Amino acid sequence: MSELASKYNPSEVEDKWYAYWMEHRLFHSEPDDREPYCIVIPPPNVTGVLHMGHMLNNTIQDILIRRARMTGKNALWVPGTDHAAISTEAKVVAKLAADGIKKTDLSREEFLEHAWDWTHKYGGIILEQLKKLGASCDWERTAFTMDETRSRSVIRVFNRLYEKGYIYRGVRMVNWDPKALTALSDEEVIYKEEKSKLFYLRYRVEDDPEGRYIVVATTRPETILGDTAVCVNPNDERYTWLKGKRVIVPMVGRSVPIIMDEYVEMDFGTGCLKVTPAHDVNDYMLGEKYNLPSIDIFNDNGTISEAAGFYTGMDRFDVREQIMKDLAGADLVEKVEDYDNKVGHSERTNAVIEPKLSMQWFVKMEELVKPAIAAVEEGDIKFVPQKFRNTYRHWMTTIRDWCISRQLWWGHRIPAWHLPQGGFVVAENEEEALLKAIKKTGNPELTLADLRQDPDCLDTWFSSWLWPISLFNGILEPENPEIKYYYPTSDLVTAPDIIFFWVARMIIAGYEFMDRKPFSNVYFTGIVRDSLGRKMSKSLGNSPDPLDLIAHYGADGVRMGLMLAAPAGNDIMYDDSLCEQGRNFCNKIWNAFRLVKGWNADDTLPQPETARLGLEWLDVQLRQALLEVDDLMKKFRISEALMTVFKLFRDEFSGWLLEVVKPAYQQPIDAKTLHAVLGYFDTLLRLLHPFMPFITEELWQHLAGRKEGESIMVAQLPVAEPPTDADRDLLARFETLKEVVAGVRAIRLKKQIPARNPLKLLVKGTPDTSLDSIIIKMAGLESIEAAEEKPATAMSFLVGANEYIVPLESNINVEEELAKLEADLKYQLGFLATVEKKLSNERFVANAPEKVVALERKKQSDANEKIAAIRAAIAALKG
RNA sequence: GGGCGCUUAGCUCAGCUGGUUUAGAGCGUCUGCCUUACAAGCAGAGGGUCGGGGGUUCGAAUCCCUCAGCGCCCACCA
Repeated sequence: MSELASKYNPSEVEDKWYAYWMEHRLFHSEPDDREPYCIVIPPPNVTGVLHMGHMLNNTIQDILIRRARMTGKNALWVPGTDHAAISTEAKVVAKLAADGIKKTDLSREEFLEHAWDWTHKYGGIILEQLKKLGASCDWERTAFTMDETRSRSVIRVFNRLYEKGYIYRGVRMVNWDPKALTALSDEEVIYKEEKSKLFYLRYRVEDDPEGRYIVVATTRPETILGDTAVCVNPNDERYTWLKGKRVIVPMVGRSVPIIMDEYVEMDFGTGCLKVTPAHDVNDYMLGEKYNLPSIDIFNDNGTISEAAGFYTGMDRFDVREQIMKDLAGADLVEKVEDYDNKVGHSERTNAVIEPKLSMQWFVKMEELVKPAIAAVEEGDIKFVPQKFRNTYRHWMTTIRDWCISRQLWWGHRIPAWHLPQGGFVVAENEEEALLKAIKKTGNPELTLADLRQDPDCLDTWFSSWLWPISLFNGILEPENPEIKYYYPTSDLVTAPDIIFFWVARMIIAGYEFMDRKPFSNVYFTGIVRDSLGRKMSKSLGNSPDPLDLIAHYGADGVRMGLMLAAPAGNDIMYDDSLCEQGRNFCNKIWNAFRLVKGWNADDTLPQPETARLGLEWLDVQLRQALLEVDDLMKKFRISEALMTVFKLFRDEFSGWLLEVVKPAYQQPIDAKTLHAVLGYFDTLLRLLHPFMPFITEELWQHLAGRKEGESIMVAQLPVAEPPTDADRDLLARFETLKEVVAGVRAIRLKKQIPARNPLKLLVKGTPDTSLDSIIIKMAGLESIEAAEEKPATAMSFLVGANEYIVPLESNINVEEELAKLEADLKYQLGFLATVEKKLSNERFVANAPEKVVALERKKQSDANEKIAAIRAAIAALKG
């Protein structure tokens, strides 16, 4: 190994080890006697590509999974993709359009053929990309929300819910996406603040001799085409005279009634509200209440319909401009004001949503939600960070019925068959549907040709809400050994923006279909932002390509970079310098390995005292770190856990231990020490492996003769003994040692004394001498001796109440030395004052716990000792 | 309009069931080193009184009130 390059080259090892892991099926899990640990991947869009959010999310999952695998669990991470109904259909439509094919020219079957082609061509790219990151998913189990098992599960569940009376069909006001030409659920609508205008329009009062008119404010003047009333508040004295009258819709010329309802806010606009029951949710409610006609003025694609009577075929936004010109021309506009408005947009297509009345399928949520609310409230399912409990509770308790039908072809087709004479049956397949239809109609002559399957598809989330169950075929075969072993899964790692879409609904499904929670913990990651705090997005162009990053910094470097920046639940401010830090750390590990591997063992050499003490100390450090990492990981504080390991490796192991045991140049090392060092290196690699899988495998394989098939992936982490009092004492003595060494080094730096020039160190006081041999080695000393007096030319520093003195040849700067000591003295006196203030406070001594008071007394005596030492030093210097 | 959260070194954050030497980390900064594992490195140093104000307490970054700023979620004022 002596020919190892001085820099770690990730590209040379990553693919090799990934292939090795795959070849030996190390990611694969099957039920056995061990405790299971299972994560199901949040399925990315089947035709999506990897972005920084996926990188963050999947790195976390991989760390959890790999750690579980190394701590005795049977770990399984199930991958898969989501068919992403709307967005995939949109992509396919766009692709066809580019080829000059219109969706409307194709049959459903033809379209689906194109969609499947597209899926096979681009599907799964994202999973291949995840492999570059090192994701240890059990690829043998890769699933798709529209594969056979998952599809049948969806249909089964639809039937079950229908039979329970939880699924119904009805005409409701829904969110219509005129671009995707489908209804959306409430959650798929994103409201955005927009600068718009508030138009004040004149509605003449019908048959009014005085020619009076009222003014109505609206942001959507085009909808006057669908006005069927004007509403005022009955308590509004300005308008009591309108009671029972009718007004003329401007330009349209239609006479509509004045209705009175307290829904209208008197102080908004003019206090008059135009009512368009077909195109506004509230107006719809008013329409129902007052039995108003409803005029649908829009076609599905957002153009004006025949029913509107004007502007037929024009786009809704063009009409807005045109109608304002026409109204102004007819002197029907009172005024126009600027207005900040919230406008609903489609989550997938970004099209402005049109409220639209239509026939859709819904899931009744009221009952379903109950156990799911309790699960999180009672802590059966834990959210990290906890604050999302509130968000969840609020949504769940104000939930409305779920619109699950989508006017798409790409997805799970609703398993309902309409009967010739009206009505429908719900079944799992055509044959069953026919039987049910015959039974329902009493007509044995019915054939399949008489039935017409509902054309709509189901919301994508109606399949992904089953994910933790359907992945183990728990819907179709609830008693199979896999679902019994892996369900409920352990942890879910996902982004908070899908807490309603996905997380909440999985919990609902878990209790409804399995009668148990789907997972125990949900870790919500943050959003990846750039260093300016902006959300990473394609349009801003501020999102790096993850594969480029991996190529540049190595997968381990990128993983570490991401993790360093990701405290639990906080957004992460991504910056390339983080990956650089990760890469640099890989290099550090690499070089520590080169050093150790370059040592030659000599088993005739006795183990030096320094090495024995150093190893003893490292052992405590390591055990302490193991316990700490364990604790942090349990709390999902991954960033801090990684930092703990990072510091352990870089500072304690590389910076101190390796330097302590390092033999003189080209000298052999004693076998006992080398053996111990290699053992600790092995453990450190294991501890690092979940975070940085590739470099740790590479080095671990080199560390000792490994057999084919062995892997650090499945090596186990040691269970650490908690530190004893003696251990803690050793750590404290070593910390003192570090201070002494740093003190000497500071003097070297100040006096420009090269490290190879040995120095003498004198000590005044009562120092611990048990680690002197290490101090001598690390500070480059020739000896440490007790001293009564300080030589005239010497520099000194204090550690505790002991003064350490380095005699020097040349004169020292007395002024500077004095200034330093005076500053130190001032600090100590200030500190002592705060302590004594407390101790002189009778109420403190009386009320504070004994332990605290004792501690203060200890501080006091320590400070006094120190002050005495500093004063002595000052006196000596002044001589 | 409701609800939640945040404000601690230049940056990103930890500390917050009040007391563990007058606040910690990583990065950045400054100084000195190419010391034969590593300059993608090593050694050393400086830097904040914990957003403002008030209160509770023997004692507050940690609890309460209030003001200010920032962010997120929810909501049918056209």
